[in-house]
Amino acid sequence: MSDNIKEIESYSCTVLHPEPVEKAKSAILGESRLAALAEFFRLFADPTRLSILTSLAVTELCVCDLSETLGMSQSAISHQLAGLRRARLVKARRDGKSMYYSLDDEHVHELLAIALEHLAEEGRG
Amino acid sequence: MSDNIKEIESYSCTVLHPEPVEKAKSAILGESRLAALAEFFRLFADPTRLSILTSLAVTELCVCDLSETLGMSQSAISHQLAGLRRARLVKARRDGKSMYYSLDDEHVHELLAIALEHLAEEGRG
DNA sequence: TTTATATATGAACACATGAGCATATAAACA
DNA sequence: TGTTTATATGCTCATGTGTTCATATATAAA
Repeated sequence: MSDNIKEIESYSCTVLHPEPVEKAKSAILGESRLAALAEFFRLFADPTRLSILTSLAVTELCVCDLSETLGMSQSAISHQLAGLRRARLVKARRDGKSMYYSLDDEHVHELLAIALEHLAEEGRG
Repeated sequence: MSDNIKEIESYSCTVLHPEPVEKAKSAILGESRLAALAEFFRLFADPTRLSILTSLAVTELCVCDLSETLGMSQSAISHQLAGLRRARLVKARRDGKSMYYSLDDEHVHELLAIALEHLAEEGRG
């Protein structure tokens, strides 16, 4: 049979819509931008990091403040801060032995607000 | 020594800032809201799901359209769509044998726009 | 009813990720 | 100098997550 050639190729069905598919393909981001975007959102996808962000949204805090605020180990906080700093979501300044962290992005407030709005709506349906 | 009591408690340093900590504590979300928020952002933290969302942002598509658009298996797409649907980020309508998916949330555009803006700024420093 | 097509879903596996432990670095102080 | 304090980081382990494979469901057509 000639269809063994089709079987080698990836999945396809008979109701493909060529025009929408072309439109959609052009809307897909490049691999590196896509990865960066996913990585960015991943930082918001964890209760610990979210708590750090909402805390820093109201005031500057040192690592031990955050540790106390979240009730978590200094190590856990530091690890998460490192990730947030790499993504430039937070910035740090040293004062003596302490490192003081604060938000480095105005977008954080907006993102959290939009997400909470969605969750509020989701509750209703 | 009397400090064995302190050792049982969680980590603490001597430079705690009580007022900021109190302020920050009151800014922390409740456990269930926090988990819901993290779960919401997690859906954006994956290249496959992001591609699905950016695709559906421009046009309605059936599962096999998405499979073709992303170059991924129908099963992988269906699994991800199930998650997106649970969070009410996308909605589905059936037409014959096909299921047509589209965005179910205006916020998606905003979220993506803000994130891309951040990444653009991040590039500069 | 039987067959084909489109999508959904359970199980399994490989990989990523967060937290804790131990330890390293950095700064203030004796 | 050596000591103490505050933070950073490598390593490891338990858990979570995405994909594939196999199969189930749903609709349409023969």
